[in-house]
Amino acid sequence: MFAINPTDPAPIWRQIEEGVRRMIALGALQPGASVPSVRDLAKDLRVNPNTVARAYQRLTEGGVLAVKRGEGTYVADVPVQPRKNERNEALRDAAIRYASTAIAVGSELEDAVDEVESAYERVVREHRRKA
Amino acid sequence: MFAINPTDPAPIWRQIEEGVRRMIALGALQPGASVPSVRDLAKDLRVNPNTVARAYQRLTEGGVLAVKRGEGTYVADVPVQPRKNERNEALRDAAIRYASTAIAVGSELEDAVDEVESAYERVVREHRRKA
DNA sequence: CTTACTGTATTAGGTATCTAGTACACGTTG
DNA sequence: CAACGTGTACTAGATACCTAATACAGTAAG
Repeated sequence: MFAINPTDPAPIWRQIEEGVRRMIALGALQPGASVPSVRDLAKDLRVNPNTVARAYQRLTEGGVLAVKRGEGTYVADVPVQPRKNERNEALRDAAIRYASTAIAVGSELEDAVDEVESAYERVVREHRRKA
Repeated sequence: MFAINPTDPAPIWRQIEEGVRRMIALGALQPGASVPSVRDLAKDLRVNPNTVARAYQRLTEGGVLAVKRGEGTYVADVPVQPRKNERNEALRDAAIRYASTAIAVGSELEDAVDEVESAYERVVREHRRKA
């Protein structure tokens, strides 16, 4: 599926939420496909089931996942993507954080851009491999 | 000086630490220059003095700042920049995080890169303005 | 010396997060 | 029917971080 980064200050449930969104965006999870059960994914990620449940719950509220009670959780038939405004806002926020750390460690813009391109391709490839 | 982002999951002391490193990297803080006192910066950032003290302490241990006890804190005569290895590692880590969120919100690589270039210039300009 | 300002240290409390354990309602499968 | 696997809910504990309030040692300026 994907990995959890313990050194990432972001809450684990948010990392899971973003990970699922990422796999859907890349097509590794198709609409209607079933996602691992709360307990299975928790065991896989070495994480508490409650933490996974929280992520699934948020994704369900957001229309990304659909729950069939007693049966399982599935990718929604029409998974909701963030609106253009929200998307741009989130992206710009992340970009500022990235640029800030790049400058803080003394990197030039070119290096920062190269590193992003490389990382982007790597993440895509990693997900394709497990699709 | 710079701003604290309460929505950023990163601890405040780390944001301060990075902010100081950023200003030094951009030349807004020259070697030997004095940095605001713990209490002043805390008041400016609307933050507890202990939090600023923690950031200053880490920067001092890292050789970025130098303390003259009872007098104040100054930028070290030869501010230490992260080694190439550490720099690349930190940058790559940040790049992965950024690329991951970019993909999660459904952005293409080109958009992600554009946003980084824009953010980089904006951060530089912002610091130059206050130098 | 007295006052005021430095950085530093200590203690306490509040909040958010993660973990752990248990329980319940629902659906499928035997 | 019984057994099992779903998501969900609840309580309790541990940890990390931020805040708050003091106190102390060193330096500079009056």
